[in-house]
Amino acid sequence: MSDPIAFRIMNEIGIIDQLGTTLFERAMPHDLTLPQFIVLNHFVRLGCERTPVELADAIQVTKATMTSTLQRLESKGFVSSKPDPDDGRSKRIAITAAGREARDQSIEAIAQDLAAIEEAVGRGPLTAVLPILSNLRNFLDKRRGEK
Amino acid sequence: MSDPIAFRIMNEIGIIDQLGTTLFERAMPHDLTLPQFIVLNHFVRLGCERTPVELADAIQVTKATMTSTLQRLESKGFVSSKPDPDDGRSKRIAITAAGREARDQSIEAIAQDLAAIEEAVGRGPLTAVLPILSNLRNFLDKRRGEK
DNA sequence: CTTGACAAGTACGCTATCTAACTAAATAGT
DNA sequence: ACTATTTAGTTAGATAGCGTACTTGTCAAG
Repeated sequence: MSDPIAFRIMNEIGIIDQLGTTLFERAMPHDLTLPQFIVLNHFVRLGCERTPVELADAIQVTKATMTSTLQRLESKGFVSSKPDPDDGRSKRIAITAAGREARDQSIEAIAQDLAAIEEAVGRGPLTAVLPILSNLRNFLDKRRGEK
Repeated sequence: MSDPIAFRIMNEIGIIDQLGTTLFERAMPHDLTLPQFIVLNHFVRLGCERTPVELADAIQVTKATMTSTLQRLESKGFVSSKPDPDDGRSKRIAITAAGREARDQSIEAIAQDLAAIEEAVGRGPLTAVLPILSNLRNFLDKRRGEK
């Protein structure tokens, strides 16, 4: 009668993703969307330049999707792009000072929401859940390539 | 240095949702998308007629989103729609026989994927995670209305 | 070399999602 | 009763995501 456990998990995850994305985007400055913020955040954490394909792999979207997100970020002046000197097909993307600032402002804007989540759900449960979710993500990622 | 625990959780959840959706949709018949399937599944589990707003609330999307999903389902012949006799603004949506069949086929199509997830992550961990995720979803849902 | 396979990036078409604005109907308040 | 508010549903405009197909450049094999 009741759905399989994996189905219920995926169901909850889908809803959480949707609600969380909406919540965060409402708080973010510069009309930054979550994917745009994630790209900026990735740059700050990893530093240095990246190619679109590298970014796409890191963030688990297709390169076509990354093209579109980078175009929007560039039009906002938050990333810069130049041709790769060693490979005529490729590009090198870097975050700009404005991008760094927008990222910092975003971090601050969602900090309260994140703290509220921690408060509501509890640090312990969240910490317990994380490795299991990582596990699930790894499995799905492998499965994506295989099939 | 490292991101807050809640941020990492939301990050994993976003990726899992994306990968899972893609995985399921590749397996589903009739070009059914995941949201379309979820609506059909809801009908089978809950039976009887529903209004678009009821469906939107149950599935946690806006009524505008539900309008579009229902239009696609109706064009595929998987749901039917008639005006509410008691309320001139409203509609009553019902699943059709073809819709029921498409839902059953979809269940079967994703069963292997679901089983593989259970196998890979383990029933125990999944069962442990579910209530915590429900908790998180409830919190986000409340927060959505408030702010 | 030249050719053929592969990789990087872009463009297009589709669905989903949101918000905001709108129409039409029901309901509450005076 | 009449008006004001709320509710149901749709539409429009924006972004994100996928897959497919295409262009261009790289690289290996003959």
